[in-house]
Amino acid sequence: MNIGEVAELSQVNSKMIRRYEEQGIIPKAGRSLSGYRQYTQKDVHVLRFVKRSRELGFSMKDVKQLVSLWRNKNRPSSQVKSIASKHIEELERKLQEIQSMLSTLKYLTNNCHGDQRPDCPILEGLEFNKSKELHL
Amino acid sequence: MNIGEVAELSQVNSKMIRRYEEQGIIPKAGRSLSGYRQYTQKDVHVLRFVKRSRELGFSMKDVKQLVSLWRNKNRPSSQVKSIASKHIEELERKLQEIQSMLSTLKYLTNNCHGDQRPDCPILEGLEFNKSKELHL
DNA sequence: CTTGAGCTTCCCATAATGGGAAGGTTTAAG
DNA sequence: CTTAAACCTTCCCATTATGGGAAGCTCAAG
Repeated sequence: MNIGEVAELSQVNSKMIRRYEEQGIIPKAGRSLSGYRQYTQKDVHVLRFVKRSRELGFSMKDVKQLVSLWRNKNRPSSQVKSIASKHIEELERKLQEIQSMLSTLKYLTNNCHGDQRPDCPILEGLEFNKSKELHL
Repeated sequence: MNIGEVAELSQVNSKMIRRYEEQGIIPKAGRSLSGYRQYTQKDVHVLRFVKRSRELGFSMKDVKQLVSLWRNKNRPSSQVKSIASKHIEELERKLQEIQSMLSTLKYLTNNCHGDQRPDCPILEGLEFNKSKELHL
């Protein structure tokens, strides 16, 4: 099948399919006589794996390794787990960061009248570095 | 003072100070005879405001508006609050996304032996779209 | 044969940060 | 006075992941 069909089936945009091929995340597709990329159901399978990995927030670098491990039937699961664990740590770091931002922002926003008057705790909070106080 | 000193005082990299000037987030600095940018304590103040805003995750577009409102002593606080509220919504969206990823990833990772054996629930989870089941 | 849909490659844009080059300036030391 | 270090200038490039759009070729149907 052509790239359009595989894009539809895998729910991965054809632009992205080409890019993944460039980056060596998926194998280079065969070509028809006229140069069209040719795919099989197997490629759909791989692309779904890639898509799911991206949905879980793995970087392309990670996805590349994951696909490679997925295909290697002799992989040690420790390697997979290591990648996932690092990713979890990274996500937890981001989570904390966002929670911290939210905590400050909500505090400031709750105290802002939000009317015609110019006085605004949000701007004051941005002006002075009160973040530490806010979190006490 | 020169850009290096103001960078030190504001904790904003000089590369970034120039970029912020380009983007109209901070006013164009005056120049010395030889073309060096010249700053005052006031500029440090603005840059700290920018930095703090970035630390709270506001986009440069938002920061530009916030700086503008900050300088306009007749601003309605409603405009500031509106920007902050939208940002809070966006952060909450991201928070949910990350929490959802983490929930799935932790489940998969907890069930992975992480040893020499090749069988791996993480890879299986990426292969089949089990996310919905996982969240039940 | 023409037309439209689908494919190809190549360039550009996004958002924010920063590295590095090539070259001018200032300052301090010799 | 000269020289070298440290600092400044602008300009280009890289990052991460995704996608828009152009120019041109191909395929299928009328």
